Amino acid sequence: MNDLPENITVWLVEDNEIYRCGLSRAIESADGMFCPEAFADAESALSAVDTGMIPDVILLDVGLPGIDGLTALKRFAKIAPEIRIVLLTVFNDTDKIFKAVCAGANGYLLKTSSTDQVLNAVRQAAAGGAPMDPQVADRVLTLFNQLAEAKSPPPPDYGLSPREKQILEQMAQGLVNKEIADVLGISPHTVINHLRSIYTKLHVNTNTGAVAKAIREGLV
Amino acid sequence: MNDLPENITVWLVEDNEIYRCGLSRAIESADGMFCPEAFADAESALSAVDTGMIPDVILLDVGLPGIDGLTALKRFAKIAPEIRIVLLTVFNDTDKIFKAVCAGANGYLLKTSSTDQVLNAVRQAAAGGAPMDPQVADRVLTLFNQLAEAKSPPPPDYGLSPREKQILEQMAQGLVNKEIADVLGISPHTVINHLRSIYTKLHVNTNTGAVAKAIREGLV
DNA sequence: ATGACCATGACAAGTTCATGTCATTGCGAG
DNA sequence: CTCGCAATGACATGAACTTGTCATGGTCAT
Repeated sequence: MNDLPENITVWLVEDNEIYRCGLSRAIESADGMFCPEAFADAESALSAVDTGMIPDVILLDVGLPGIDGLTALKRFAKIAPEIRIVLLTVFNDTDKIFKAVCAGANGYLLKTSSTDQVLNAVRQAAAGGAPMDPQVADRVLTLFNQLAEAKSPPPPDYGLSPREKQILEQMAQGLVNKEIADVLGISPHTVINHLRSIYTKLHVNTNTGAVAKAIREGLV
Repeated sequence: MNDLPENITVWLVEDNEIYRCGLSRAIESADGMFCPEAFADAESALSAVDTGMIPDVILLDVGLPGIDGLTALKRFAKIAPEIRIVLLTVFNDTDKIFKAVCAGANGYLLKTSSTDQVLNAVRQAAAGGAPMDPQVADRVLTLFNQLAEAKSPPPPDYGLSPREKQILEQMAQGLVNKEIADVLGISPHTVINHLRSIYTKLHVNTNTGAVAKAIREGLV
């Protein structure tokens, strides 16, 4: 990560001419960065990258005509993953943020940001950081939590006894009743009896059904 | 979210006296916020919250003696989830960041931040945003990607034919062979024959084993 | 067009499972 | 102390599953 980034090459991809020109000028007049290209659509920016030109940072509008920003983001990331891509948007929509982050965005600014904020963001992005509007960051953190929790949802309680859970576990390993009996040191008959209770409690009536439910709901 | 937050109550929890006093003074002299409490350890801050005092924002050091910052964070979140908690740390460690975000941090600053940055972070946190150091944000985004991808790992290819996958799917729904035959409009014998191939390809020899493997590995 | 592969169908023998019914032991709550 | 419940064990019957072996028709590539 460059501590003192200088001559950062910045591209703009933004359909609004006024915003594009204003931002371009701001970048040009800022120290340590310049803006040799400013595209009005993703297609031209993508072809420019295809010809081998690679900027350090791309400020990418999400709401573009033609290829939209998120799609463009994925393509950029595929062609030249070393480019730092900061999204610019007026939206503050959780779903869009989620998709953007999944697509590999390196930053997320709102268009309401001040010029200084944008310039700082460019510097941070070029230095390997991910500039994020605090509003957006809050959403990302919330999503992160949900995602982390979704990985281990508290298993529903069917009132299975400990013994029944053991049986279920073994069955989910692919063992047949007799093997389960051996592993647990009990009679096959008893295994069957426990299975009855399990089937009743899980509202299924086949071994496959029980295993499917057990695994899908995280009981084992 | 308050657009113009004023009189933001900020608590400090930080063991280093010099840093604590300096930060406290900076907050006090800033507009729109004050710092009525500055604790040297998490225990006293937690007991203060227990008595019903609730700040808007807590600046929480991660490396505390006694109860460490992350543990304290979880307790604060449990007692008074409306408190915005911004972590302060010298470390920039991916694992720590992951744990912090999972614990519900509302922001993450490095101690190398300037006074202005900290004060801004406080304002942003109070306004519902999540101030994050760009270095940290970059880690979080990377983690986010890994997490999102981990949720849908490409299922291993056992060379199952489309028909075999259908059979497997139905079986994982808990259907018995005859029902599967009816659903797919084929003979039970054919179902059995497909199951043979499935068992062979999946290296199992029971229906439960096949279902378990199918579900666990995301084949269905 | 010949072989490889998939999907289909079948029969038989042996194994395993589901279900109904019953009984014993031990433990904790009322 | 008695009742309920979990855990254990059993028998019998019918249903479902596994495995071995065989066969037909279609598609696709060499």
